[in-house]
Amino acid sequence: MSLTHAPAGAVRQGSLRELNLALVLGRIAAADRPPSRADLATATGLTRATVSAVVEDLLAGRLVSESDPAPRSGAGRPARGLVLAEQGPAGLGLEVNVDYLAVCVVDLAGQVRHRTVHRADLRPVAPADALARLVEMAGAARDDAARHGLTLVGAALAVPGLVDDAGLVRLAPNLGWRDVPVPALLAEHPPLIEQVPGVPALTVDNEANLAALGELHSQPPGPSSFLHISGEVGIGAGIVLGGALFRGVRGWSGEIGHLPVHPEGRPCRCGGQGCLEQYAGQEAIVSAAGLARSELPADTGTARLAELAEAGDPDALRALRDAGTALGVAVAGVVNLLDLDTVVLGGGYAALAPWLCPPVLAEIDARVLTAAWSPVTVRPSTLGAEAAAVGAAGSVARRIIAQPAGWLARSG
Amino acid sequence: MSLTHAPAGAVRQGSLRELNLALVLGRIAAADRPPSRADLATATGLTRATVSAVVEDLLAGRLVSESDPAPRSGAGRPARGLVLAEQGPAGLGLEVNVDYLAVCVVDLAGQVRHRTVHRADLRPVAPADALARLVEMAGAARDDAARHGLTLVGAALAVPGLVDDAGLVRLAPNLGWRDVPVPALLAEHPPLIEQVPGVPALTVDNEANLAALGELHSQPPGPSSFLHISGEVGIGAGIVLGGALFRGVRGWSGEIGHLPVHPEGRPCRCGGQGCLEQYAGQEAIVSAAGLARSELPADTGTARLAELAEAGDPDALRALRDAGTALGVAVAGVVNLLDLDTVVLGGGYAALAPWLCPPVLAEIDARVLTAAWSPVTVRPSTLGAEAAAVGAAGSVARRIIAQPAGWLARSG
DNA sequence: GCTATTTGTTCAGCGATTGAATTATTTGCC
DNA sequence: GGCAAATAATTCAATCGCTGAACAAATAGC
Repeated sequence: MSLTHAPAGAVRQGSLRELNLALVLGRIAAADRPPSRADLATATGLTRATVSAVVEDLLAGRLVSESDPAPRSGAGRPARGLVLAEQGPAGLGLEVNVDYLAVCVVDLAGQVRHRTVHRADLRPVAPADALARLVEMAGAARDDAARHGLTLVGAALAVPGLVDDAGLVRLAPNLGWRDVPVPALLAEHPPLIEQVPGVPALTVDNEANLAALGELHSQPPGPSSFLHISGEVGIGAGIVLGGALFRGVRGWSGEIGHLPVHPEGRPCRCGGQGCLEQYAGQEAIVSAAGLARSELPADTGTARLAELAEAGDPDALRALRDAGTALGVAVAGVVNLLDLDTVVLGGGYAALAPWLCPPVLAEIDARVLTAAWSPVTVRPSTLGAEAAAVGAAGSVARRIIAQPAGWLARSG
Repeated sequence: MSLTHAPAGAVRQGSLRELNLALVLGRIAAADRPPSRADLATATGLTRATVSAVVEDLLAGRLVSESDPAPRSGAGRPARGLVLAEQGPAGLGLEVNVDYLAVCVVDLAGQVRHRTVHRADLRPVAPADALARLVEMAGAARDDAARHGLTLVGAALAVPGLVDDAGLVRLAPNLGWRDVPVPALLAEHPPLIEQVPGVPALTVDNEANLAALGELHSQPPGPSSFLHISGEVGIGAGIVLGGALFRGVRGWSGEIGHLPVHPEGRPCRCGGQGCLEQYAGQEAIVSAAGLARSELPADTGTARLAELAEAGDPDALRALRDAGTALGVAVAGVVNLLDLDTVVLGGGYAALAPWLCPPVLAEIDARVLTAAWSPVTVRPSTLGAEAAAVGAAGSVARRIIAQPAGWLARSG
């Protein structure tokens, strides 16, 4: 029912090739087995002649390579399969979180080719110092990537907070950051990436958004819509609509943690009352389970909770059930509003999913008008920790696939 | 921050012209004064030669016409202004609601060229009979449109209920409809519209969605995002994201009436508890204001309420304040989630906006994390009643502007 | 009446797609 | 083993639509 969206600007003669390059490359990326030129022709509707010309460009630019002939049946000249190049452009993913720094490199195919995590409590560290450590890790990642024939063409940084269009971190409460000009701070270090037209050198984005992108890319491509909830100290959500991340007017969507679930309930640090975070945030669950918050390091709350629940501890089970119910109330509202068919529990929630899913589903069944006609799936995230870093790197790689012309112009 | 979306399919030689036709026509539609060919060239980035060729096609197809030379200053050959044709394709909008049938015709420029409303209680009327009456009204509208040189190229029907992709009305509770196959029922009547490639003869959609589209088209074009809330017996919302209506995975988005605002509160007919509808629906407000529901005809509830509030009736004022607070809690959640900057109160809420807006804004200010940085506007709808019918007709007209190639192919 | 200025059109050139013909390579059958 | 059928990929003249520059049209100002 959606109108076809035309490219924003003028469609010039050369745009034609640009668009078809993206179309063919996207098909190769989306295919579950290496397609032949003939497969691509039938899939895209282009003629075989055009596909051949386009593929030639892609091969020359080292974005795809020919694979061994796939096993076939029947007569005829065997096809040559096309796969995304293992060597070529790659994305750099960076993540600053409360208790770790993460760096990773993802190639065109979405494979994580490098990953480094540095565990440390970042709250007492000044933003500039934290970023300096990250740059150091990124330098090693760049060298490692180069050894594998990968060229970093862009970086994306995940931050647990609100980021504006210019990359300014307005507020990252749990990190203690406020108005941190990340691009300016990173510009002081020598550049690690090779600039490519059409690919921003650095984007800064909310951790929940990028984790949702990671989840999106870990699935078979398509216009899927889901809600990815990152349950950390705060609760953030990434909203994927029709295969694209929805960022909101100013890029501040997904603040699901402050959905009111008990409007006259506990006061929240946001100034409101009865926000979801007060009932399903990590601290709320931990304290409801009777665990003294102070005796636990920053990140072990969920691990300990999962242990206790596994062992059948009644307090932990009750705390998780109550949190799941609160979460379910919020999620039911979101599903009623956006008509999503899938909810993914990520971040700290992933490990707690066995206990959170049932009450969440119960609330959805009770409250969602359309649940009777079409069920809603609630499942844990497939990515582990540092999902945001992987999503960040993947978003850069995806950009090359969506706009290969820039890279091809570079490698001339 | 959003990736450029390429057209879904293959980009063939002819697509180039199709896309540029849409680009130029869209610019003409979006301009606030008749642009010249030269204006269009600079605005779109195309050369003047190309724009001339494209405009020639549009003129030949009677989608635009040349207007009197606009008053200009300075030297040079005077420009010839281009405006959307007053004669040519138009959209037919249909609406079945609880207490009226409405039909209207909207031209390319978005002007309502014909409007008929037939007030009657539709609840006891069989769906087939209601649609038959609507077709009769539409026939008169078609004849009237033809007298003005307008050709109906598509119809859209607004229904207060859930509609699936095939146009089947799954459930329209307040109308008493269930599983009504609207396209099949309408197919029994002689066709009123002239089929045009790329424009569906009939689409059926939720009333709240189409009202939101009407609101969108009544504004200067652009990537606006807002929430349009239709407060009738039920409460529905149309969600416009980036200038496009968001329909959800199955087209059932916008069920804001069943957002939980008091999770352990009053039971709702949806099976849930404490839904917004139980606190801010028309029946809830009317009964909270002490008005016996039975003594009022279906549609006069809000009018009577506005009268009483205007006169300072304390019960009515209290009822509206409480409803506004409940509405504000739900809206605050939505704004936190989607980062919208505008909320439009439509339907029955439009008349009550003076009393609803303050408490809604108060809840937003208290609960929305980012409200401090960028304010959220809450305003009544600019369209009157039957906004859904106007939005329905406008959605057809917009389709011609977004995809003019189909119409041009027809008129050969 | 002349010049500067802006609008709109004409036209050769060119890039990209197309469709048919051609070449390449394998399977299956006699 | 040889040949026909089948499928894959390339080659090439034709065509479509955009580009850029030159040119014609129409007006204001001096």
